[in-house]
Amino acid sequence: MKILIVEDEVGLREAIGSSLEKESYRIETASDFDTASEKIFLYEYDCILLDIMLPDGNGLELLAELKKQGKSENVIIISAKNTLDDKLKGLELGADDYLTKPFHLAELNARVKAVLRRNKLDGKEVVEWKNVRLDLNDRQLFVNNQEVQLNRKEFDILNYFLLNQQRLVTRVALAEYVWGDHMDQADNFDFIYSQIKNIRKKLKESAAEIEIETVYGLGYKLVRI
Amino acid sequence: MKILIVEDEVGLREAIGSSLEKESYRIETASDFDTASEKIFLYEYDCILLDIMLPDGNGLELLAELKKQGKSENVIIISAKNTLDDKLKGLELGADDYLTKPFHLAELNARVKAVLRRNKLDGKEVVEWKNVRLDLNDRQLFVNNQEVQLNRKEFDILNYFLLNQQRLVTRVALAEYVWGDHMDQADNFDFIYSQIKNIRKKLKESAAEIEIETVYGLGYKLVRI
DNA sequence: CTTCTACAATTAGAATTTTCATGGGGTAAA
DNA sequence: TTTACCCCATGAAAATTCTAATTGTAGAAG
Repeated sequence: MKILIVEDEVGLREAIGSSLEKESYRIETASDFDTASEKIFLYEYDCILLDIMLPDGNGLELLAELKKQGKSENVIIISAKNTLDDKLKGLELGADDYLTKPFHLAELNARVKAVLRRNKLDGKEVVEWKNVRLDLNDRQLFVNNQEVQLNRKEFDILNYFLLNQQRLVTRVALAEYVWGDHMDQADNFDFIYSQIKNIRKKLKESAAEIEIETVYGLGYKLVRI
Repeated sequence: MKILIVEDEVGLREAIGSSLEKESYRIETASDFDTASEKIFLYEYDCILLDIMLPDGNGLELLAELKKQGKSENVIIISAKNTLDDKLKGLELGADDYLTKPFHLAELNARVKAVLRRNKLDGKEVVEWKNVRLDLNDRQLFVNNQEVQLNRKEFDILNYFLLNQQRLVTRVALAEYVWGDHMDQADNFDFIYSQIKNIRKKLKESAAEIEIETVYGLGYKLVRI
């Protein structure tokens, strides 16, 4: 579940962010109109928290644009203004919910959860293959419906493999996906070796019907056993 | 799949290039307006990465031209500008996607893949002749739909032969294609002999309907059996 | 036509290099 | 503290190149 927070006030933005991160959503933030519309344009968000009062433009414009693109159902308006006027405009434009400052973070969490539940069928994001299932929401791995403990990197890597099952996965691509692209010198893949080793072990121990095959000189491939 | 990278900044250009090459696309580059429009005019590309800010002309002009020629569907705009204005212009002109610097290479890869998938029937690139099929993506050889294990050099060599089937392939050309051109002393082709031997063996063992014929004093030729 | 000669090409296997796996240890964050 | 993560040393495995002995070829000479 990916959530975008559009809020110019640093303190509030970070407070909301860390609160939602604890619920294990993935958080991105924008502090002004431009970067917000940029991000909205580029990525898919499951929920957008939108502060109406932005320094360089009115949040309602953003909402209008989202509406045009048919992406306005997941928006929760945040505003100091509590005039009925603005509220109505927001809802006319299809915002899902409306929250006035100040508010309790618990309240926000509840609304977010509600929005997500309403729009997706409880926002289940899972990837499955053979007897393994990866739950993207709470970042859990199940083999034969039995949970297998994975740590963060292991999860990310396995996730990437499942996105590219049966296809060649180069170590560079993997590194970029999991570590971000600041692989200073790309000639040291020791950490990948380590992680792969551990994932293989866990897959084997849990009797998963898939395995990570190495393609000598090129990378890896996720195949069924 | 052939991709053109139009980007004036050397570092970025090469980073993108090598990243995409690892995904086994064929890459060409242009660093300025003129060579870019030149190449676009001359060749067909499956995807064009276009930096808006070029030293000798605005990338949007290029895009406009592509639009006129009906070739604008495969363009991904790259830009430092993140103003909505430019973005909209780009999209009006039919660009397929928009990416602002800085970005993760993994992100770019994903977009490219998406564009290719949307426009062509998936990004699978294969070369076939008689009963042999070479999968350029996964670098696999199939004879009669049966996989035959090849190592890197063998694959590259066979690939080159299939690109030049029935035509003479000199050892020098082969060496340049497979080993890069720093063949210090060009009078030692022992490694080629070795590789050719192994490929021949594997082709014969798998009952391929093609074989590598030697042209005495000149090189080789791939012919049907 | 046969033989000779000077290369050209093939081959098996040895030697080397590249690539990968693994366990252990250190460090920093939780 | 524990845990996650990364680094390093070691060795194994695969790929690649090299070596040296053998065989094949074209053309000239007998």
